[in-house]
Amino acid sequence: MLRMSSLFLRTLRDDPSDATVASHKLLVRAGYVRPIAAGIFSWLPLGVIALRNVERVIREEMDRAGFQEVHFPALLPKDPYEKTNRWEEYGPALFRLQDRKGSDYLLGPTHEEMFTLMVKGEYSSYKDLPLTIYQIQTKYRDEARPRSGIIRGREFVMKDSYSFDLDDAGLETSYLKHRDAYISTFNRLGMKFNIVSAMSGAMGGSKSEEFLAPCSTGEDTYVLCPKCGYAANVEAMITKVETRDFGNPAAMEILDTPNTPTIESLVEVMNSKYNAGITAADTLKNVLLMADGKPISVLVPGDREVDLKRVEANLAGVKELRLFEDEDFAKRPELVKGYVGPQDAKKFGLKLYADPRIQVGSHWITGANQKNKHMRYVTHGRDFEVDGFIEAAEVREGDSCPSCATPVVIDRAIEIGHIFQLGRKYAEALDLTVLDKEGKARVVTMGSYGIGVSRAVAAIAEQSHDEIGLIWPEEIAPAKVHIVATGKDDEPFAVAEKIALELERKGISVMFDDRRDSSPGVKFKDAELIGNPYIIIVGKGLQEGKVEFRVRKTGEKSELPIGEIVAHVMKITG
RNA sequence: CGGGGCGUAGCGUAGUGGCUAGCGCGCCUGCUUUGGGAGCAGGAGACCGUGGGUUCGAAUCCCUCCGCCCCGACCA
Repeated sequence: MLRMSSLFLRTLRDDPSDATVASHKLLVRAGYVRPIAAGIFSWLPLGVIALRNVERVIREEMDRAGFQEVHFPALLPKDPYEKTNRWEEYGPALFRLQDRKGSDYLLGPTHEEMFTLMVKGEYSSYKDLPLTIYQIQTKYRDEARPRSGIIRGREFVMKDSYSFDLDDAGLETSYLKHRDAYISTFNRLGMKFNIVSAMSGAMGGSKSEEFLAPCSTGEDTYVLCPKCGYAANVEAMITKVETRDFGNPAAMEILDTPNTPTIESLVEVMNSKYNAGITAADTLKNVLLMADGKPISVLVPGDREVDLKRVEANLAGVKELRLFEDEDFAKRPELVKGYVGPQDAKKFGLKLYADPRIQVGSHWITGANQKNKHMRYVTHGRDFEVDGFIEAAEVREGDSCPSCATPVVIDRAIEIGHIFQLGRKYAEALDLTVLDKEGKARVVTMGSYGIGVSRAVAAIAEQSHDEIGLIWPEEIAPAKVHIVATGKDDEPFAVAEKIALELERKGISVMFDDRRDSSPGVKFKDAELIGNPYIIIVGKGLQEGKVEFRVRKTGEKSELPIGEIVAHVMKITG
């Protein structure tokens, strides 16, 4: 039983000044966590209980699925990460350190290498597969900018699992098993979530889905189809293009368009000077980018911006992508800023990538590669060819769902889980093979599955709170029932204690506010702030032999005879 | 890393060149109070982020460094 009279807890009346999101404010105010450094927190007793509860649910679901728990060090030698090239690739986000001998170490940001090596060390036969193992571990990433309190920290608790299979079919099965386990996990955690298709990002690999907890303060943007349920991270959203017959456009024609370096000014001149009756969507925007030091041009309709994240996610193998800057233009005088067109790309030795909306046969008004001049009827397939189609344009609310063409909605969310089919990248790099039936060595294929554990605590807080405090789901709350005794006589405290003990005997966790020197107001405020799902108040109702029962989430109140309260709680908590 | 903001007691803050750095919450002591962050009285707690400079005098002005937050770049 958590007794408030001795609980190591101090709630705060004011929000901490440096917190902006609800989870951060409330977790600090209610005494769950305390800040230590940017993106680094200490957990107080209530926080530890909530965190352990999340871990417990995850463990139970992992174990139920037949996965086995292991544990790695957080402090790791450099060598395995050199073999997979991540010592370099991970860049400045990797916490690096040296021991007294000057050997390089790192604080694990993720443990693919260690899992792979562990399996390599123990197993060598196809008969040992499939296998899925997991750990719950503190991870370290030196984020460029930690933010939003617990949501994006530099130290955080993560559950990560890895599956090992002989072939792709096995991987698919392991993947789906994990997917199911995640669905039950997040359901038990009382979270609202969407499963969206995603890019696998820096880890490499192919098929990938994210579990997103919708929430206005989330930092991920995703699209959702209200009709068919299609959901995707904006980076992974597939453009739906209706095929059209563009007829036979006239030959390219060069036009004088003075002072039209922007789409807006171009549309204005085209309409006033040439009476063209066009909109920005009829123009072709040529956005010049530097991809790993090489210039490329990305084509999107003039009414859309290029989404660099989408481009990067869809351009295989590119590590660094940035917009052209003035000095880049200075080095390539043939590329006239504001007047670039695709028709001379071959001559300029420029790679062209087109958004799917730039269909073959479509014709456009675009730059003439001369200052103050544009061209029209510039036709894809006739006047220029592209090196490939990529998802490049920004996604907008109302864009067509790729599977059913319904206008999609856009929402924000916190990423709480990510599952993906890693494939053989790490197994190859670290030479993880098993012998197959024929006695031949085969590289194992892997899946990788993560849940942000500490982040989930914050995400739940984000999704479930009100103006006065936290509202925990039963599985996560520090206690299921919060009992408040009020008054200066001993009686309410004795009655409350009796109820508390009886509930505990029945397996219901209890937080008991047995403080004799606090006023009722303080106790009520604290109970609401701390956010346990049910509150029992033992006080003035005693005269009629009653106690008050409240549901934190709904605010619903009822008076019950003392003798019935335990049964009532048992009924409600199921 | 670029842009912006901010560092005064455990928390929230006032103080922009001049007396002993003020207030609220919290904390301690006593009395009163006990169904919505109680009242009265007394008290403890601050090298005003750090180092340097300007000045008769610096929390206050200038510079350095450190730290924190926000936007962006980046990232589960």
